[in-house]
Amino acid sequence: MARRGKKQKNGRTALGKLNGRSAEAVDYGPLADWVGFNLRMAQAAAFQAFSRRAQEVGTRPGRFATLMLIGRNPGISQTALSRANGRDKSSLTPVLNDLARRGLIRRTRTRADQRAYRLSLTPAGKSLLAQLVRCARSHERNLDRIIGTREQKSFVRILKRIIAQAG
Amino acid sequence: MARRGKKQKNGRTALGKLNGRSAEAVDYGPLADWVGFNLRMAQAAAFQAFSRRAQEVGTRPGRFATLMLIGRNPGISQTALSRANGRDKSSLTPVLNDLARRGLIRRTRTRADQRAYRLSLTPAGKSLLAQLVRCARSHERNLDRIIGTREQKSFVRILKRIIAQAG
DNA sequence: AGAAAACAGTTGGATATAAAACTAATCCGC
DNA sequence: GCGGATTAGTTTTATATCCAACTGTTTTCT
Repeated sequence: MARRGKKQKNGRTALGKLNGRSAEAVDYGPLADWVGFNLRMAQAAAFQAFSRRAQEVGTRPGRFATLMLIGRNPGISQTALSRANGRDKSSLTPVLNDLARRGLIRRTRTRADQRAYRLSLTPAGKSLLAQLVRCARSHERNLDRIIGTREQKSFVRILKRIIAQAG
Repeated sequence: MARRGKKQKNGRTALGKLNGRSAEAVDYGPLADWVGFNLRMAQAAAFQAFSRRAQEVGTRPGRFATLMLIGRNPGISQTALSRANGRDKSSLTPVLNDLARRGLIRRTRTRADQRAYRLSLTPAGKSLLAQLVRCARSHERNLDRIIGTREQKSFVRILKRIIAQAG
């Protein structure tokens, strides 16, 4: 049987009391070394870790990128924002409604194009963003420590290649 | 302005017609090089790419890991499966209901523990899994090509470290 | 100019997911 | 063995997300 005979290359398999085979490691099969699966698990882990930090500031991680992109690109439209953020524009509607309701962003209509909003941060939005940036920086330091300074650059470069080419 | 003056290190910024600054690249600010953000975007890209392939076989990518883990660990409980899969056990209920309804998995009760199910694949489930493995292999080959054979191993090793330590 | 196409944003329907409360079964400590 | 704590799974509630359809606006083509 593959599971017993083969030395576990993956020291990270979750332990768990499986029914009838207590406290034995789960066999991940080929998943153990597939990029897609590990990418999903790593993203979930990092997301959760940041979630905890962001919660202390009173926001969710999904909102952070949104605020940052608006802050950096005042006047951006919702559609451009959704593309930059890698989400569907329809996902943004409730998020922006909420951010606007809480006084963190402004949505102004242009005379030039009556369809589009121009998004920008209010002072409160800027201040929240600044707090989140502090959270994010310490989160990033932690990730950099895990990754290792030497490999960090090439790791991010690979992620960017995947973003650009896998879609 | 940071955006104009600074040479874009990131060749991958999304282009988009921003309102009032047509066809200009979005400024990602510090997001551009943060691990967390790139991890999220890369995961989304890879997920979407695999989604398309899996769709041809008639399943969704979330189901794939579930089937693989059951196939590799027949008799596993739902809770152990949810841990291995990195999702909450409550998320699994509707998924397993659906897989069972479609005749892909079996849920048997144990005399030993009347609370737990023991999950296993039916022949139909095994056959679907085999098809999905073929999809996944070609998906993986594509990712490996993007990552580069030389760096692939260390990339996955880093992901595993993040999974183990960032949670 | 007028019609067709493209576009910005919203809405509605669907799925995926988490967290907390709940039910039923089992285990543990005495 | 009894009663509280733990565990397995489900239900409920709430978000986040996608896609397709829709409304109103602008652009393009002729």
